[in-house]
Amino acid sequence: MVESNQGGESLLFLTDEQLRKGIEAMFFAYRAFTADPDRILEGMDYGRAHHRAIHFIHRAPGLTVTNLLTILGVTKQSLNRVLRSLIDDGLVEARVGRSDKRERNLFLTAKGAELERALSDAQRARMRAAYRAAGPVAVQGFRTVLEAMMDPEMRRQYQSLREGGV
Amino acid sequence: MVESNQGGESLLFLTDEQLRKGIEAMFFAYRAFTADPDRILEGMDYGRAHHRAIHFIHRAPGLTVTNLLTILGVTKQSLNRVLRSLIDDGLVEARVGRSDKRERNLFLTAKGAELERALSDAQRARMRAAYRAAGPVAVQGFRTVLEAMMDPEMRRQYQSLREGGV
DNA sequence: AATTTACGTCAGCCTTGTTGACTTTCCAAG
DNA sequence: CTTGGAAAGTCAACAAGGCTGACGTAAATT
Repeated sequence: MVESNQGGESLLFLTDEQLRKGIEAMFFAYRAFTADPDRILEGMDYGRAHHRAIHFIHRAPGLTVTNLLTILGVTKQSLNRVLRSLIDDGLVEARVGRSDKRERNLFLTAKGAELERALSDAQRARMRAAYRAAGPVAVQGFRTVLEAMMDPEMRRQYQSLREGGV
Repeated sequence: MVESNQGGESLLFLTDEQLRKGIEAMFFAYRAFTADPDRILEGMDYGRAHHRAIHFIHRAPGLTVTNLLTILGVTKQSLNRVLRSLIDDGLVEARVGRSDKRERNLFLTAKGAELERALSDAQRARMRAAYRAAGPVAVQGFRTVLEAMMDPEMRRQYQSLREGGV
């Protein structure tokens, strides 16, 4: 181990094999990560795209369509299809913007919040189990590496997502 | 810090907020993780599915179609479409099994290996940069948490993927 | 008044997943 | 040696969820 070089900035020796292991870990873990919500969604008319929309509307209530577009990194048309079905089914409410009436502020309805809870309960359960099994030091490292993997703009978005809505 | 409780088995206190941050980190990081290969693939007739097939054939040369099916977790028909185009284009060779002639052992051709290298170079570069920035302790934690997130069967697969082919 | 922005929508396309049905090949057990 | 069943391949049809391009409307901005 290279424990002596704490920062790991210069002398960290990384073989292709080590990196490949990391790549495959991402692949398999992401599959597991999405498996539980996918299971809940299948049978409903919804899919992973609906889950993502619901997640971020819950996360930042009142965010605009353009906000959500940027976060999800998809086209307006693609998001619209998803959003429309959620609005039609009464899971999401789109209120006309208070200051700028062109904007639509998105909120979950009670029904939407209910589905959100079911989905995120499942996903959190897995995450919690993994965190518990791995321990706090590992969790810190997990978050650090994931963050380091993001593009700067994405990382900024990820970090600033706390202020959120309206 | 909860350094005192090394294993983190029982006393680890995890708020929904912490877990949500982890969930979002996975979402954003995975996008970044696939962005580079996706960029290379766009323009060619290939997509992420081709990349995955190429990756695991490179990883375990000589693996059978059924092996690959299990690893990727898709249907035979779905994989076949991808595999056929790779074979037709001369990136993958499917040799009739030596002992069991029903089986096809899959190998990359020189041309296939070349694309594999381009794709994994890009992906490894990002992974390497993230690892370097995060440091060895974080990397260890990253791998530990990802592994803990997998289902037992998947984890077994992930770990035993070293023996691989033929 | 003209332009730009935010949003919605129609139409069409692609990739990648799915099911179901069917054939061929071929190993292995009866 | 025959036959049952596994492994593989293929056809057809479909769905989700990406994409582009074009167009319309309302509201804000210049």
